[in-house]
Amino acid sequence: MTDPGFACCTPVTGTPISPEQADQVVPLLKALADPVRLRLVSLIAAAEGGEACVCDLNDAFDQTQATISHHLKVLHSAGVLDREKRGVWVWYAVRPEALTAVATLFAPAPLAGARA
Amino acid sequence: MTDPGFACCTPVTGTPISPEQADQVVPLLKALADPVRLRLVSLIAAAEGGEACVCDLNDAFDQTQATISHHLKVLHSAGVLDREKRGVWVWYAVRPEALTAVATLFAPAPLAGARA
DNA sequence: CGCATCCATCGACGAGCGTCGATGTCTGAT
DNA sequence: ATCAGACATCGACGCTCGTCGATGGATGCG
Repeated sequence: MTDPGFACCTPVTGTPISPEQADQVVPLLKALADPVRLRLVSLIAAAEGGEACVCDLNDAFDQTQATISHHLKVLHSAGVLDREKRGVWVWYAVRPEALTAVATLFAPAPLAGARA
Repeated sequence: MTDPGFACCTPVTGTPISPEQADQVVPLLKALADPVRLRLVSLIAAAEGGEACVCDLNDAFDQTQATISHHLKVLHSAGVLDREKRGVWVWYAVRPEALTAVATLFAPAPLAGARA
């Protein structure tokens, strides 16, 4: 997984999406549809250089280290986060394409006219 | 519910969102993070006038009428869909603000500079 | 070597979700 | 009044998900 190719650039408005397209994007939405994971993404995206160490992330939540690790795994599997090991520490970084894909999905329709 | 006021216009990038903000937006994301519901939204948004009759929607899915009705209720409760009864039929319409809120959430950061 | 730290994985539990068949509630026509 | 159709609601089922404690590598230090 962690495939960079999302069901990119097909606004949900304008043209009805196919069941296949839906099944392709939904995992990405499911990954983001959790308060802890959404905060994780936000924390990492807003951090220096768009990346953060797990050691720092753990302190920002009340949940167990195991739970945070689980959520990071979910986000990584969905292609939202990149994972890089540096010595003892692990750093996660946000994939902008993932967030952009969602933003594009729900962006206002292209106003029609460019579509054949 | 069906409150029009979403946790609007606060990109997840740039500044880390608060737990309260997360809890506020997550229901909206959860509502959209289902293949059937996503297709429902897309079908309605892409229909004539941005609205569609339940009778037509039922035919577009393999699921039971009860299931479709349930999903429509979820979307309505999340503030994604508006509901209007016309005689025997019920019409649902998409609330553009709901989709825009999500699009804004995951839009690229304001490029920094406007932030204090 | 032994040991401490960081992180992932495992197994288990309870809660929530998607789905269904059956039933209820309206509306409009006969 | 009776009936048929359009949606909503109810109760139940299985499955997934979020969470935890405990355990298992991996890395670096003394």
